[in-house]
Amino acid sequence: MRADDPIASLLLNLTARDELSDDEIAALRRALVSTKAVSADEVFIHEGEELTASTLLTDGVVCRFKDLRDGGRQISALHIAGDFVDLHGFSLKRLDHSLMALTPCRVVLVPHERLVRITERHPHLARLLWFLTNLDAAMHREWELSLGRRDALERAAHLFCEIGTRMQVVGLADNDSYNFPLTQQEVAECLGLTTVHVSRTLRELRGRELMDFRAKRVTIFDRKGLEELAEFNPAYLYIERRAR
Amino acid sequence: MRADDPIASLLLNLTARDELSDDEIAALRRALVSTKAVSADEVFIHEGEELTASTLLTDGVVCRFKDLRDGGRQISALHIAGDFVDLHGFSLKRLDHSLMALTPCRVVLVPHERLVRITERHPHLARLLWFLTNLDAAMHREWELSLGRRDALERAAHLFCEIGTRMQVVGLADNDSYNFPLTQQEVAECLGLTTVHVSRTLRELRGRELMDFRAKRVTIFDRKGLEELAEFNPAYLYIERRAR
DNA sequence: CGCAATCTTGAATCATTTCAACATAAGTGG
DNA sequence: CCACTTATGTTGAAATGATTCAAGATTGCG
Repeated sequence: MRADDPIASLLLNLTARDELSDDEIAALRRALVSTKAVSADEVFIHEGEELTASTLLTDGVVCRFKDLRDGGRQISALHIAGDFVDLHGFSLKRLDHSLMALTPCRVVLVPHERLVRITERHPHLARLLWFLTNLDAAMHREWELSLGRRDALERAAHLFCEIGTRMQVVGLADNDSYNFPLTQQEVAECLGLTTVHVSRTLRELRGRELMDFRAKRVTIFDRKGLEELAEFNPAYLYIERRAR
Repeated sequence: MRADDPIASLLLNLTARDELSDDEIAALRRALVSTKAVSADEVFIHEGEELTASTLLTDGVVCRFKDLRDGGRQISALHIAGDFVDLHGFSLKRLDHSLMALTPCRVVLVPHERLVRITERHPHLARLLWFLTNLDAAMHREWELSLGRRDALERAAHLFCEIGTRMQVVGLADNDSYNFPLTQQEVAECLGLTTVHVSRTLRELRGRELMDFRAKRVTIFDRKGLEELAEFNPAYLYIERRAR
């Protein structure tokens, strides 16, 4: 669990991409209204539901997902502390997917009217929030590449590289391990695979001495090799401080 | 080829989602600087390249794509007239993918400094542009669902439903047919399949009397059946006029 | 008209799924 | 704290959807 400042992780995310003035940080702080706990496995926003606030995740893991009538489910994004899970809901007004907590979570709400205020009074801060939604889209594109063109092993390796890198940005991972409290079922729903095949794929990653994922924790033995296998290039995560 | 107003299609896209004031339309118009022709198969923006303007497509078809070292290529989005193909480049400053014209195209450039102006002086218009990038992300998510969980037939059917609907919004399709000038190779790169399998899949769609795609044109025989097969629900395209 | 690009088809192969059984871990109540 | 129960993970064997390879047909372009 992270220090009491609810925007600490968000600030790590933002300052890894651009500079923020004290005034902007204050405006961001003023935009928050309430803190809420969400329990594991709770679907706290349903596809299509009308939204009036956006949700900043401060602790835990959340996923965006869509269901198919045959019971198939695709997770389209994973979120960790410091991510806005539905900032796009600000202009979309309802979502095309649901949001579920994969672990017990803490979130902070930001009413849309306060975001309107930010777009009116803090254009640069507004652009940074816009950037965050563009970053989400960049991750979606990389997942499209994985789902469309990488095989199971590469796909899994890529996911663990991405999450590791994102965790490092917000101080939740060291160079070779991090907590990743998902079941293999949930990993399968991210990767477009079956649980059974995820199990075999993880065994293969272990067998090749690249990494291990067990007991909700990822341990990377050979980061270079893992990234090489996945063709992982963190450029799509835009971890560069520059004017935006 | 569309009427001479370079933002005609864009306005159709926007007014299908919200109201625009005359003042905002004028501001949009003032943001445009130059018109450019792009020839078919030209990669006109390369992954990683520094950007100083965004590109509005006024005629033709463009794709976003990423290559893998083994020669595999994934198209992560298709764009038609009225789409900003790299509006996200405004805050990202460089792209995580390349852009290629799939047909001869016409585009209009909007320098980033003029977009900054819009964020400073026209917050509502800025939110609408932000909306457009969120809409892109929504389409990416739907493609993730297709790539991860739909089989070849469903995936193809879904793509043709989506493009048909988007074409209708900008007046480029009637209810049961539209021009779709892609090769099967390019369709395969959208769907995460091989060319060979796309050929077989199209044969199956034809055999089931759902649709036909040949000679760069899509003809839909049974829209209901096609949408049913694809589990197509246009909600993710947000075709609803409301304050954003 | 002729050549190159695109599309089609069949047969063999391969990656992933399905099904089914079992093993292990985790959570709950006595 | 153990016993029970359910959730999660593992393995093998058979089935399947998609790929690969190779050849031929069709279309479109210069």
